[in-house]
Amino acid sequence: MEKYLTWYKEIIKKNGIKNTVQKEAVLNVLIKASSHLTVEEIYQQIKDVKIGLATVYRSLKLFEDLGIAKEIPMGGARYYELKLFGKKPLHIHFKCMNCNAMTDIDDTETNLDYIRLNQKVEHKMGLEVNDANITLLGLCKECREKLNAQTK
Amino acid sequence: MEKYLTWYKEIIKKNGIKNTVQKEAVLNVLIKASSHLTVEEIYQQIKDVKIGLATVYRSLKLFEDLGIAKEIPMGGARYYELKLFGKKPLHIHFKCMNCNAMTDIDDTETNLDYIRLNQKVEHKMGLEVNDANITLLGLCKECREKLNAQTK
DNA sequence: CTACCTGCAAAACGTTTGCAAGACG
DNA sequence: CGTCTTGCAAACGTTTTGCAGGTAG
Repeated sequence: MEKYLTWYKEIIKKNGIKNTVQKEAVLNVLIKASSHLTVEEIYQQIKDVKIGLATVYRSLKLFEDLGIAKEIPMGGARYYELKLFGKKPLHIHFKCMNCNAMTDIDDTETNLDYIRLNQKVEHKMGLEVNDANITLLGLCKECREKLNAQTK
Repeated sequence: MEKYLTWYKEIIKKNGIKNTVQKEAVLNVLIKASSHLTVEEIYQQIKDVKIGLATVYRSLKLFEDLGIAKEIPMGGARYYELKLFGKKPLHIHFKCMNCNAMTDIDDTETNLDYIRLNQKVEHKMGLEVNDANITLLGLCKECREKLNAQTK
């Protein structure tokens, strides 16, 4: 947590960008959440810090450029989450078509399977893969059982 | 091609929807392109057919509901492409971060690898996977070579 | 002290909607 | 004929931008 902040400060200094309360507030929300959030959700959590919506947008775009954050577009909405920062090199999103909930599939082995597969593609196609957006669509466990119980 | 049209007409009849020149025009663009297009790109190709932008949107949404087309969100923009219609049960998109080109990775074996992996997740997590959006980000072959040549 | 950053409000953008007119079956 | 569909323009929500003032380094 502290480590993230320190690392972030080095990055922006190296790029001649100034640190501000606002940028740090946005970053902190992302760190604490450690999962995908919409711009609005981020804004709601820090609007007491005297920050304008525009600044939230600007900060997120900056973080994206610096490789700190990542955008995940999903059916009209745009989610943001921390990228790299060591922990999660890749993970998979799952969206339930029935209840519209969006969750992470947080299974190390599965994630590694996907990373391995991405590398296979990289070599086979002669390109360089730096990142991957993987979203599975279907029915979550709960909805699946509920729908099956109704025998339709 | 003709087969698609016939199939489509059966589907919409079954749902009590009326066929029109406009809907068919949108569908034809998708069939001919057989790859991802933005709403604007679709509109440009058929605006001579006397069609309004709103109708393109409405048709695409309808096609999505009927399971004919599929939306692929990518960094702010929304792409559409034909779904199912037999041929491609899943395929992977690749976006080059340098030239911004978006291409399909059209390799049967690779696609099958991903489908197998998706099924593995399905069983492991107890959910039902009906569809998947997979987009890889990185450098395409051309840009990779170009950038390497510059030795930076 | 200078360059960068911010908030605000206005503008731009993509998408959706209400409505009256039109077309399909 | 009735219902579904269309084009248009207005409405809408989200994202971006210009600008004058503020702040970090």
